[in-house]
Amino acid sequence: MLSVVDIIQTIMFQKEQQLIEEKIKEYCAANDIALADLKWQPIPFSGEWGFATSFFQTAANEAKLGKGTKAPVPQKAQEIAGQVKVKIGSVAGISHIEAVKGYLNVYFETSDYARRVVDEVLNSGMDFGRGAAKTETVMVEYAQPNTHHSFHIGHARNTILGEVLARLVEFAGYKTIRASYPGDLGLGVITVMWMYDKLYKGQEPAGVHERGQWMLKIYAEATALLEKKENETPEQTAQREAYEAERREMYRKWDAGDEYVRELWDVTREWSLEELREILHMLDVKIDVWFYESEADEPSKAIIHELIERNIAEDERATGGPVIIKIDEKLGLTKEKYRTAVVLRNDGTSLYLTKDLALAKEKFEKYHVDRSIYVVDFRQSLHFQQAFKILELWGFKQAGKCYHLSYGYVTLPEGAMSSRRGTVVLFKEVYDEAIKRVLSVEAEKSVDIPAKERQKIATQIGLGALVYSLLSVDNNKDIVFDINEALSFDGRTGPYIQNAHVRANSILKKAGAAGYELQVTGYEYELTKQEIELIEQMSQFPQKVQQAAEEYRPLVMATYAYDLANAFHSFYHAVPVLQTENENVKNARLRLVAAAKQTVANALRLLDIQAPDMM
RNA sequence: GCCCUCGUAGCUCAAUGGACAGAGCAGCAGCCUUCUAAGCUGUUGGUUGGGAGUUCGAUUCUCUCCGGGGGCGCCA
Repeated sequence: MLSVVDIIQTIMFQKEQQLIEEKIKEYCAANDIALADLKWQPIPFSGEWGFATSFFQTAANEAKLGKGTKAPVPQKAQEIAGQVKVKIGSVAGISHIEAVKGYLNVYFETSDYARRVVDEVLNSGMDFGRGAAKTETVMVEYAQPNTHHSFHIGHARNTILGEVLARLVEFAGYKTIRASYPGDLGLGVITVMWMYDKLYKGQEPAGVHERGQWMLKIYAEATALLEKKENETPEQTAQREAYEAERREMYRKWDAGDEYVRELWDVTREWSLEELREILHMLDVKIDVWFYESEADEPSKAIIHELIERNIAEDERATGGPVIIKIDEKLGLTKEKYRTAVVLRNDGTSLYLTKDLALAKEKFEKYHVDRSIYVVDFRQSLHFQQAFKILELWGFKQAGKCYHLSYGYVTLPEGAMSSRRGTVVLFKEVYDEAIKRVLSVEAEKSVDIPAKERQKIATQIGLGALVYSLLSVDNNKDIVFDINEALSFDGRTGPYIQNAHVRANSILKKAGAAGYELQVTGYEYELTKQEIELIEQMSQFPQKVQQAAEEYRPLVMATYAYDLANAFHSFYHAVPVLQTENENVKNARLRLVAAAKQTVANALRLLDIQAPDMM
């Protein structure tokens, strides 16, 4: 992984850094100092830019060898830094060098650095920050809701995390494949079909989302009928058991390929998939490959035979048991860690794990995936640990590059969401509410937005708020969903970042109207601290892309986008652009604003948030 | 019993070996005849759950204890 300094050097100060490194080594060799590896880092913001290294390790080495003065390590480090500073003297392109608290700080020529960063952003445009093309193919699997329910806010977290990760990985330079895996099979699915067939056959609300929400109600109703109650009368018990028998019978018929039940399944399944496709469209998500649980079923059974033959799995069906894999035993572990996994039921039907094995095989063999990322909630950690270990035992070398991006649940203040009980917050409800709230703010604040643009911009801002609120928490943490927090437009939010883009655009638009054109120019004047901080933030973008992609952490980009927007808002407030008298300064600042707008736009794009020109 | 995960300001969260632990919200004090105030500036607030260890240096790594959440052979 590249460090901040690597990136800065890649674009800008490679030569200077190498030269200084050589001088440090020379000095230490000449004076018999046990120099530790030189690790460069950025200087914490001080109004100038540069890179730094510390001499603590070197000082500690010296102390262990009993050399030099007996001063404490920090003091010794400072002494060495001071001596090195003197030895290096002056370097072309470097404004000055300081020895501070055991660190050697090397500062760049400010005007030079500013020009290099702004030129780099404007020359690259939409591609500013894009990583060099890499040879590996990465597949990101996300958006795996069950069909026959409706899409709730928890599914939204999953989908947004997956999509943003895919965008990051792609922009970092990997060939990227987006995969969805809807669960269109199982008892939950059958339960809805049973209730629908029994009570609602022939009915169907108009509207894709209404229909999805209607199915969720049917599911909750069915669950209530099938649930054992306290103090049931004998009649009630008999009724419930009769219902249960009907449901089981429908499941059996589905399995046997009964024409009526399959037709029922096709129709209702398509209703859900239509809603899913509609929501993915709203979120600007374009899935490349659709896997369906129902299609993984058959191939998965065949795999188990191979695993049994190769002595990886053990068939206990003769004695009434299932087919199992004793993972810990195969790995020679004495403590239980991966445990024993069941890979085929006694009756020969497949399980969740069975299907995931078949799916992985297809990903590796048909799609030539080198790295495989699964965006699935944290409750399935053991499942994936088992799946990856089995793939390893099976001989897939890609198993080592399978990664479970586990994330916490979205819960409500009153507790967990439950589709069974119908106590969920639907994505569509929040989406509608978001737009409503933005429209009411627009009515008050954005009188100059044309009526026909309002709805579109409200959608962009509303979604921006929601998406950012789901991305700005590290994935391993649960989110207690509070709609007022999720749809806040103040402070550390999506709209705050979008507003930076709008403000930059507003200046450029005015400049254009006044006849100004962007011209290549230098930064020879005395930069304000706000300009320096803004340029500093922009220069970090390429490195943040790589970090977020390599660590599989959308949060890194979410945090960065806020810091960047924050730097722009401070700049906007403190530094005049169009009001500047000096033409050279005005040109330089206009270029800076254009570069900032571009960087904000690129960051927002990676976060799956739209960048409006006005709001 | 075993495994995973979390514990940081009143609240919601950042920071994974380095310079005074940072933001937002809430609170307090200011800033709109000036490129959009969905904004900016200042300020209050911390024994990073407790203890021990490794290290020149620990919110970060190790051990232990306390507290919350999750998981553990035929649900997905």
